[in-house]
Amino acid sequence: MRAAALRLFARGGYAAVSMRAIAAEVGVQAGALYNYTPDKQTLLFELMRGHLEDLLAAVPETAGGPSAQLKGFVAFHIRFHADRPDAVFIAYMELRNLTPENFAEVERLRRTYEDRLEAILKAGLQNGEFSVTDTKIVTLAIIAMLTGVNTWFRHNGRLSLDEVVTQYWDMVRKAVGVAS
Amino acid sequence: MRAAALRLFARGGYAAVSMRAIAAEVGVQAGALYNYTPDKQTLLFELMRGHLEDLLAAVPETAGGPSAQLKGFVAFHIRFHADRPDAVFIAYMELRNLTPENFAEVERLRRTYEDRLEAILKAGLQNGEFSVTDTKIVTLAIIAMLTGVNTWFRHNGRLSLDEVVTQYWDMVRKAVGVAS
DNA sequence: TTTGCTTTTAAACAATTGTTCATTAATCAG
DNA sequence: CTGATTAATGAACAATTGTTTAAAAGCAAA
Repeated sequence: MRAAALRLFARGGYAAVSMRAIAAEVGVQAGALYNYTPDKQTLLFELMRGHLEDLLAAVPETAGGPSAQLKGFVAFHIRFHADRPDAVFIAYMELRNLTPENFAEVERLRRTYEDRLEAILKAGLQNGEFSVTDTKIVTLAIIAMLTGVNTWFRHNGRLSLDEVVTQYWDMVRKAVGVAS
Repeated sequence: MRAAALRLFARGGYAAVSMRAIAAEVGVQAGALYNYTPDKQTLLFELMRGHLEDLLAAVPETAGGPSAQLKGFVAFHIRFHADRPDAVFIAYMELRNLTPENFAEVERLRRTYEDRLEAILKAGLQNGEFSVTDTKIVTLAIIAMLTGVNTWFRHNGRLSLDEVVTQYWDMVRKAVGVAS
């Protein structure tokens, strides 16, 4: 059910996808879904929370200095997101369909992830390896840039993931002032 | 009506906002809206097309070399988008609610805008002012990064638009290899 | 005020929504 | 096989959806 809902929500949007449509995708009647979720809202919330918890569990605690950590973060982010485009899409496209409490929880998880990147930037700033003026802005700029890959990247496209990672690391590296 | 629809679509999403809700915001009955739009889909499409046409009409043909043009583009993009968050939000959040023909038209307009940036990058590459390996990727990366400002920027926030523009220009400048 | 035109209303329409529930079917332990 | 538990069905529910339409209201020109 989760898989079907994820796919359909990503394709059509939470509000436009009915419980009956999800049930049909599973091959079951609508009523049966309520054995697995109390309601549609919870189904959406758990997809988003699950995705963000997976993300937080997977983000590496790379060893080494800030530059190596940043490089690891860039590669991880691009690869992790490229592997689950539907979940990524939902997790920041359907925020407005969450109840206030559910929204707050999702926001908390997202900020936790952002803090991981900002910690690297702060370390590199203290360290002298990076040259940035505002770690918060650079954090958000990098994440927006990296997540943007999902809007155009296709596994059968012109570029391999390796090449994409290389190019984005090059941009990030230069943006924070690290020589090659 | 457009203004009401824009605001409500941005807040709740196209599918979740009823014609009756838009009518109520205008202070009128639902049927009256059909004197101004043939249907809900066209209303959405015209909001998106209008926004993108405004964007294309406003993007500057800055004089000067590629570096100056790029700086002008960055400043323009951030300011233009910060001024109309609802339209920006809708224009890439509701793409999936467009009919195929309407989607194609919106995509065409968006690509036209992207091409403006890529032309600057190509000129700077030919010129030797920029050092990038793939202008297409850098184009998309820059636009994603700049548009991301809209997710956090508030006019009453910690930073002024001037400061935001300065900081993003600094990142873009370094990413394409231009000395300060 | 009367005429003619445009706009708005209020009701109606068939379809669809999320969710519930009694009944039926499937599964499984002993 | 028996009995008990779990899961799925199919119908029902009140509410809401986009859209249409006949009637009412509003309004400018004569």
